[in-house]
Amino acid sequence: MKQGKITIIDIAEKTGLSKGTVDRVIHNRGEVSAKSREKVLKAIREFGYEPNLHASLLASGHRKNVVLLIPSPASGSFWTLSAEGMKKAAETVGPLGIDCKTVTYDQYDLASFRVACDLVLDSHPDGVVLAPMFHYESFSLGERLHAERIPFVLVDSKIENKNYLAYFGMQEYASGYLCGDQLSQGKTMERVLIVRISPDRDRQADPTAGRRTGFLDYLAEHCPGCEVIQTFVHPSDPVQIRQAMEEVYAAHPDIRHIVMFNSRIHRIVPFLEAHPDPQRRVVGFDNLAENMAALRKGTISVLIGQRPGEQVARAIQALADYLLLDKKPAQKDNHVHMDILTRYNIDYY
Amino acid sequence: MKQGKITIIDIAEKTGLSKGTVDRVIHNRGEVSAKSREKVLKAIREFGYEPNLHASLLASGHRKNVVLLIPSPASGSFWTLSAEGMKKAAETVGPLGIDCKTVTYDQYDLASFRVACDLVLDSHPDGVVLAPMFHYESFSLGERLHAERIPFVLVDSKIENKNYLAYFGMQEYASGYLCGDQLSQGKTMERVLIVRISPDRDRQADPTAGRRTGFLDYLAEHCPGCEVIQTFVHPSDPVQIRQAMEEVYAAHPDIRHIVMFNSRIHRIVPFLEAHPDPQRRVVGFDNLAENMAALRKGTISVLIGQRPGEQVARAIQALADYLLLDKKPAQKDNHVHMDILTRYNIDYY
DNA sequence: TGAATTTCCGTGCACGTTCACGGAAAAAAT
DNA sequence: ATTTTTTCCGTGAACGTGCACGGAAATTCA
Repeated sequence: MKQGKITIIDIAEKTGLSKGTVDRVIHNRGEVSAKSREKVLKAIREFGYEPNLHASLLASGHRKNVVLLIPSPASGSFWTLSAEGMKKAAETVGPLGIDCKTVTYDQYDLASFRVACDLVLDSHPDGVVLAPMFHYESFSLGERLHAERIPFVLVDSKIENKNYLAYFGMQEYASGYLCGDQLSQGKTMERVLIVRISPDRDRQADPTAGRRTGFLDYLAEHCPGCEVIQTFVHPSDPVQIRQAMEEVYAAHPDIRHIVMFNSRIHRIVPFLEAHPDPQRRVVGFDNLAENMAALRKGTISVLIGQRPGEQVARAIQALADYLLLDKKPAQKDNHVHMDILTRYNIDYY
Repeated sequence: MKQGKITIIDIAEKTGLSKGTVDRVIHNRGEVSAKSREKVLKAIREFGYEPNLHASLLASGHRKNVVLLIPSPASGSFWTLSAEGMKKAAETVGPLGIDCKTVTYDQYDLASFRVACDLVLDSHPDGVVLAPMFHYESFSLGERLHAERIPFVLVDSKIENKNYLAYFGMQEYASGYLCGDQLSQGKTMERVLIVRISPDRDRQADPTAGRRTGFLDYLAEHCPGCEVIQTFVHPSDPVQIRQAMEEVYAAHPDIRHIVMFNSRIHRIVPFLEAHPDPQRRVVGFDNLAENMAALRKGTISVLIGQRPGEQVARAIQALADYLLLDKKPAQKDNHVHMDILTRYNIDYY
C-alpha cells in the first residue's frame, strides 16, 4: 500500500469538522462531544489515517529525554559496554527528537542507588532504561515511575514489577546450561571449580544465581557424580583473589574445569597464567576487554557473551518507538542471543 | 551540549544573506557566488548548524525508495532470513520517509540476474542493497549505479568494484578457520569429509571458497597429515545426494568429521540420521529452519551463523543514513559476528 | 426571559525546510 | 550609454501537525 497521503485536514473535511477538533480526539485531550469524537474515530479508521511523524515532531518542537540508570561503568567493566550501546543508540534516536543521558550508581552501595533513583525522578524524564541491581528499591522505583506514567524498560535482569514496557536480557538459566556444555565439550567431567564473588550483604539481587542453577542442572544430567568445588573471592582485591585461588589449587591440584558466572573471570587470569595447564578448560561470561585478551591468549577457553550494548540499544529503541509513535514492543520479554566466543571468532565481535 | 537550536535562518542573519541562499549552499546546487558561499560555510562551521531532519523531510515531501536485490528466497532458504531483516528494517525507516522493496533473481540463472538488474535500474531507485552472486554482472551493475550516482551497499559477499558505499558480511576466511576449530574441538583429526555443491558453470562467484581456504589452513596448522575427502552433491536432488553420501561412506566407513561450507547442510541430514553415530561431529553454516531443527536433534553439532537479517538491516540503515542525513558509514567494510550455534543456545537466536 | 456558565469547536500562527519564481546587480554586448 | 545576457539572491508559499486563543452554541441558573 502507498504511504498514507491523507492528513488530519482530510479527516476534518470528511467529518465536516475542523483540524483542531480532529487533533483533539487524536490526542484525546477532551473538549470534544461524544458524537464528534465517534465521527472522527470512524473516519480515521475508515481512511487509514496515519500521523506524519515529521510534521508532528516539528510542530511540537520539544524533545523527549530518556535516562539510562546503570551501575557506574568502571573502566573496562561490563557496564562500559552498556554505555557504548547507549551512545550508539543516542546517535540514531537523537535526530528523531530524543535526548539520552546516563545516571550511574555504585552497584555495591544501596545508598548510592537510592540517590540515583531520586535524581532520575527529579529530572522528570519521559522514559527510563533501568538495570536493576537492588530488587526492592528497583521495584519501588518502578512503582513510582508507573505512578507518574513514565514508561520504563529493563535490561540485564528483571524485577517482579509488572509495569515495565519491555525487558531485554539474557536467559539466565539457559546460559548456565550452555556454559556446562561448553566447559565439558560434551564429555563427562569429574571435578569442577566454581569461582564466585563474595556475597555482599547489601546486594539483594544476584543475577548469576540463575546461571548457576542451569549449570548445576547440566552437571546433574550429563556428569552425574561430578564433584563441585566452590570458592569465594573478593570482587576486586588481587591479593586476596590470588591467595584464595592458590589455596583451592593446593587442595585440588588436578582441577581441569573452572567456571565463573559473572564478568570478572579476568581477575583470576594472573593466577591461571602462573599455573599453565594446556588441558585446563576455563569458561566465563561477557566480552570485557580483559576477558577478550585472555581469550586470545588461550588462558580462557570460552566466553559467553550477551551483547550488553545491543541490550540497551534495543531498550532505547523500544522506548523511542513508544514515545514517538506510541507503539508498544511486540513482546515484553526479549532475550538476546547467548554468544559463544572463542579465540577464533572474537576478533569480529 | 544542547541540541543545535540554530536554524538556517540564524545562519542567514549572521551572514547577512537570506535563507534561500543558505539553503543553496547547503545542498550546493549552485547559483551562489564564491564569496557568499564561503561566508555561509564558515558560519555553519562556526555556529555548528545542524539541519532539522523533520523540517527537511516534511518540506521535501517526496519519499526515497531503496531496493534490495537478492536471490529468490525459496521457502526456508538462506535468503528468507535476509528478507526478514529487510522487513524489519523497512518498518524502522518507513516512518522516516524511506520505502523498501525487493527484487529477486534465480541465483543459478545468470539471465534472470540480468533481467533483475534492468528492473532495478528502470525503477530509478535512490539506493540499492545488493547481494552479488555473479561477479561480472554485479560489477557492471555497480558501474551503472555509480554512473547514475545511486549509492549501493553490498551484503553477503564483495565484488571488486570500489564504488560501494558499504559492505556487510562475514569474514569468509576466518569463518572457515573457526569452523575447523569447532569441528575438531581442539583435538587432532585424522580424516575429514567436505561436502560440496556441484559447481555450476554459470555461477561465477563462489562465496564458500574463502571458507574452505580458512578451514584447510586450520587443518594444516593443527592437524598435519589429516586426510581430506571431498564429495560433490547436487544442490537439491535428494536422491543424488543420498547416493553420493552412501558412496563416500562405503569407501570410508570411519569418517567422524563432516563439514559443509554453504547453508545446505540440512540436505545430508536424512543420510546422517540413517547412519547414526554418536561419535560423529558435523558442522555447517547458517541458521535455516531445517538446519536448526537438525541441530536441536543433535544430528548437527554446530552451525556457524552470520545473521543475514542483521546484514541487510544494517545495510538499509546505512543507506538511510546516507540518503537522509548524508552521513557515510564509519567504515566501508563491516564484518558481522560469526555466531557459534549449538543445541544449547539456538533457541534464543 | 435574560444572564451566567459550561461545553464545544474553528481560526491562525508557529515549527524549520524546500523550492519555484521573479527581480536586482553585475557583466557582457551593442 | 543603452540594451541584452548572465549571475546571483530574496521572497513567500507550501509541507502536516500542535496548540493557544477566542467565540459560538448549548446548558444551567436566576
